[in-house]
Amino acid sequence: MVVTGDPPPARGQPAIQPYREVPLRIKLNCKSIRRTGSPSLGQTRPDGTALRAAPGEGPVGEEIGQLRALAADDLTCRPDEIGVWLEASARPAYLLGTPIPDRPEIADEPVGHVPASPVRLNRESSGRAAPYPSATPRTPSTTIAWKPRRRERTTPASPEHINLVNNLPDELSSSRRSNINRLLVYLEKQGLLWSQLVPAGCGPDARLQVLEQAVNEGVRQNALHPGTRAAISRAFGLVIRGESGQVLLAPALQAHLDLLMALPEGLSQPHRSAINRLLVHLEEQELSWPQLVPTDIGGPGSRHPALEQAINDGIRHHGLHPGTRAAINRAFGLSARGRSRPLALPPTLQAHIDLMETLPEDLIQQYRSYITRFLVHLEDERLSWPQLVPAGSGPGARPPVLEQVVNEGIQHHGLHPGTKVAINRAFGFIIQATSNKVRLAPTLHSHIELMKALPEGLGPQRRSDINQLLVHLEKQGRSWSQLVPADSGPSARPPAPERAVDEGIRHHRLPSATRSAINRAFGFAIRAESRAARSAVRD
DNA sequence: TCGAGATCATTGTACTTAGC
DNA sequence: GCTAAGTACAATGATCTCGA
Repeated sequence: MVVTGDPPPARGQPAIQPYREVPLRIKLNCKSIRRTGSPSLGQTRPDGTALRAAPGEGPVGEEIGQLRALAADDLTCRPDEIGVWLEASARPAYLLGTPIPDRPEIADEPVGHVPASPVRLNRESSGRAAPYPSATPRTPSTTIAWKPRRRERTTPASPEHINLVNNLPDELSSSRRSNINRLLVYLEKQGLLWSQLVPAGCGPDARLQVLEQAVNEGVRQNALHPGTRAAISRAFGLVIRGESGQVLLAPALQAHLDLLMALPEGLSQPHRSAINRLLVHLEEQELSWPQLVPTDIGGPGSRHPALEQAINDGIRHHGLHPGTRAAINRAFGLSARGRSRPLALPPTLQAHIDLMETLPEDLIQQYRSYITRFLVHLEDERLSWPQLVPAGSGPGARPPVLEQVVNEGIQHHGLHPGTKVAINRAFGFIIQATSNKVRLAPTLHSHIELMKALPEGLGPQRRSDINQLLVHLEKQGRSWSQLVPADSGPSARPPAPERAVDEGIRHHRLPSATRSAINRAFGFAIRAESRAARSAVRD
């Protein structure tokens, strides 16, 4: 197993990554590469023979320099190892960016011994071929655009290449076989051998870069089919990038190809891409779409647990695009859901759509979301908002049916507990939980500021008590500042708040601890009515 | 087809608060 | 003090756009 490219993406990062693990079918062997310190071109081999370019091939020093630069990032093959590697290839013109001259003199030379019968495979890996980068070979325009210049020799002559062809994977399609054949012939025309571009035992990067450039140059010149890159990857598990630097992927299984072909016409390209990547991912996991989804895929909203799990695992652990789930849902009308997040679907009833549009502009998104979920829940239950909320219900209303449905939704159907608050905020209702607990918070600015100004050391229980008192005052149309003189200092005993607190405790179920909470918070000395009365009598 | 960025929507969860 | 409702906010997801 060879890891190429960058590490897997971090969570939330785009799924499209050059990273992949590819089972190499070619046993790499770096021993064929000259080690550091061995002679390079222009120098002398240990046996005394000179290292030089092939006759007539021109200077190669610049090429060597570029090759060394190419290999500079290679961790396994040092740049100065390029010399001997280049020795045999003599003139990789693509490395200089110059056109490769047509060499008709070998185009029609006799074909070497190549078995006509299907080749037998002697693969190291018994596994399925790796996903492959493709040069968009499936795009009809691309495929049609490529035409060989003329009828040329299509089978390699070199024994090494013949052996290579003979050992291509069984499952490699004839078209890819053809691309490989054509590539090998192309290399031979350049005076190159496959083993020179893909030396055994080396990390793939440097060698692949050279191979990559050779292939890309061939494709650019129309000498090679654009699908050659994909064929190489499919046949050998090597990643070859197109000149754009992008690695395109395509599934291999016929069922997946058929699936891609059958995608809705209106499906966006990003969604198509996401599905494409998912299918490739499934193949990487030794899975296939038919294994995960029954033939009868079901109606809109259907869910398929195996598929869902595969998608979610792919997103979470294998770098699939987060939008993969949405793409599948959009394409096939499913309702695949994330591991931790129910699928969000907008309500479909016109009354609900209209209702969403009437929500206050300043309603926070979170509450909008809760209301959306609630309306979808209603539709799931074959209910609608107008059935629950009597016409004309306005601020201060407490529609009993709505309250019941909301509470049931929260308790039994996974609606967010904030749904009640969201509805109350949006419509001014006062629906409450079944426990009759209702969130209290003062609304007067002076009260809000007062709450903020409470001493830091004041405990949450006392804060809550004061909070309730302020809400109680607001309900009665009063405010703290109306009851408490501005100059009330520590140990003060303002009569108005004392009475208000007493009344609240006796008649409005304010906590009896409210008094002490006020005294603790503001340093007052207000007392209970009975004590105050007794004190007044004594005084 | 990919990669990245922007923006908005949605969710999970820790914390706060109220009622018992 | 306990428990559950309510709240706030960061993280994540969905979608679109644009350039390569």
